[in-house]
Amino acid sequence: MGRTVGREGKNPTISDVAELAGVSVPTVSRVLTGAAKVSAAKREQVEAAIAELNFRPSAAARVLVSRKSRTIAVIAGNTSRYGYAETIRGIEIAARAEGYTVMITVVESADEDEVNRAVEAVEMQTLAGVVVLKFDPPGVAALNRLGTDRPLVALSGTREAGVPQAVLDEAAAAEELTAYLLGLGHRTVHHVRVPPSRRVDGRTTGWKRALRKADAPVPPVLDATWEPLSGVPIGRALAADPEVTAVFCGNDEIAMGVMRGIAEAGRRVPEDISVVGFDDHPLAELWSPPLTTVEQDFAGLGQRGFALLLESMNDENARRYSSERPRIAFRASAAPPR
Amino acid sequence: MGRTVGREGKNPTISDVAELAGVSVPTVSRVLTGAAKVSAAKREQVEAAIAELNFRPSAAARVLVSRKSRTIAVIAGNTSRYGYAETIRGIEIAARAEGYTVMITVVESADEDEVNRAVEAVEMQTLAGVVVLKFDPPGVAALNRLGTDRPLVALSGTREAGVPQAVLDEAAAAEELTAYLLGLGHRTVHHVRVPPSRRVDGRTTGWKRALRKADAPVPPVLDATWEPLSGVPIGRALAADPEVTAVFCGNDEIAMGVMRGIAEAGRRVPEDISVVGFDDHPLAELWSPPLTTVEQDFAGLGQRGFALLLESMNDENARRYSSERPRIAFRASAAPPR
DNA sequence: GTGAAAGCGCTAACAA
DNA sequence: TTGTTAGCGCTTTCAC
Repeated sequence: MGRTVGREGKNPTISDVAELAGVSVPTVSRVLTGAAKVSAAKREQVEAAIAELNFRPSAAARVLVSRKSRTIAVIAGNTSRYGYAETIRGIEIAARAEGYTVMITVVESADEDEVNRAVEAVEMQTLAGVVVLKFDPPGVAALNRLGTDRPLVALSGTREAGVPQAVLDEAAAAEELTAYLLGLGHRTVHHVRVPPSRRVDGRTTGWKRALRKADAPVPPVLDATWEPLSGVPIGRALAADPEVTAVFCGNDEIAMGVMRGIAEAGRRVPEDISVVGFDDHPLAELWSPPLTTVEQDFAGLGQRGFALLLESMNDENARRYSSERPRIAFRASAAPPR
Repeated sequence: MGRTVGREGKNPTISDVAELAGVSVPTVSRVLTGAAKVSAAKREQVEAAIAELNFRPSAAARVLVSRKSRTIAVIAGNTSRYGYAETIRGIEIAARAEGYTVMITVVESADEDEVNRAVEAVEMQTLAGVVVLKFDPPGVAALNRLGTDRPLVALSGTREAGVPQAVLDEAAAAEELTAYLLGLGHRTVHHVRVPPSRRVDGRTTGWKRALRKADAPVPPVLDATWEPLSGVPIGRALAADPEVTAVFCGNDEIAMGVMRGIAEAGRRVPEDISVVGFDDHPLAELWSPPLTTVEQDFAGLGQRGFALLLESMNDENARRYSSERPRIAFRASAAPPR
């Protein structure tokens, strides 16, 4: 009595279930996948056996024989920085809702060996598809090396041909934000850039476009790193120049660093200098003064990206592009010049 | 001439490689895994064939037959919030360094169906191991439901028996931080808590311990959500009470919200009220005033967690516990009472 | 050092 | 509706 069916100590397999239920292996498979009809009686026997053995089908075996997988890979240069983390969260939420699992592959640099390692790790897997965060040079490099034999979607800020893509129209938002500052009466707007993914960076492009359209002078671009503190010396330098009355920063963290530098130099935001950022970081609203910035729906970007992937898995003529225009969050860090 | 070896349009398999190289399939396998010796001549032929066909072994087939996998699963209640994102980053870095891939499974709530879904998704996979972020109730619930048949490690702030575990000793750090405030001359320290994972929360425990040891009164605990803005009304309420001179917040984001509330109420930090946080958020140093907080090495926690997992995969008598004491970052948001 | 044979756990194709 | 047969792409015996 009570002897366990199946090999002791091992996970039960589908044939253990079949044996216990008194049916054939394919019938168990039919119950599992729901692909074909099974009589109610047998179905119940099978389900009882599954429950009794606490059976879980082996994903590896399924993938091997069916050549189909419920796993997608996300390739990203980073997983924890705000925009990256939120985008991955959006992908995961959309994927989970459709019963897919997410595998993360980080590409630290655009270094050839590193990119190859990441691409090979992905190509070994049998995957339903791949999403690449084309936010930075490693992401761009990985995308270029990736084979196109499986569904593939890129996520980024600038449109490019080739791979299906979901984007946030950063250039349009940056242009709108810069135009807003000019409209406030500023003669021009200075720009602090975060490390760009390529020669063209949507935020910088939009900024420049707004200045050109307004016939405003285009000051030299200042470069920050991803590190918020890198904005501090830039802010001090900017504060020392009386010509500077408005600054557009490539992201909110840098804007916060720049504001700190301006404060250290004894000048005030927004009374002396207006500062705006990009991304609508969770702390932007809490900052003093609350930061005027661009609401980037990264989680939405991730969700749109997965939707695009899903479409291209099921439909030959799937959409190849999804764009969304971010909105500006008007807060207190920008004001007319005195 | 030029006819491709292998089935057209399909990925090449190991037998295509064997055929092209003029060796048997197992020999190719030996070259791939490096498990057994192969003569230099054959090895070269095989490597040439692999390169020519751009062959990648199928991970699914390998896993099926060898019952070994180079993938680990991470179960987490969240992926994008600071502590979570950094911990996952640490796990991924350590895993990647050892050639492992990370699969993410999010458990949104401690709801039974949701926990079961996540656990089943994990148990279907053939995995080298599982890391659970026991930071919140969903994490705790998932850990409890998870079978113990494969290597498993929990990451959290409070020690418990059972599963091997890496922790940050939050209770000790909280006690030290609270004692520091008392040492500054504050009569007592108020506490704003973030949603706890269980009845016992290390941060709250350490705070209470320090107060008891100093015979200081223990004020009622105030509850915030994970949302930084939830700290604002709490800060206003605290500022209205003249008894309040020092506040210990469950994390930095809440501390920032509380400080904003205090400012809105017209009182100053640290002159009127000292505020300290927990985690050393990237923006804590940039805040005005710079926030005194606890440096939590989440990435290090993740790395230690993976190390524990690796040990328990290879060694029966592996360590079952790794603890680290976070350090306090003394900055300007805490000062003696006036 | 190398190859032949077996089979991992499942689904697909077919026949009944 | 159900069972039989075949085989996914690899690694693992086991001879030689």
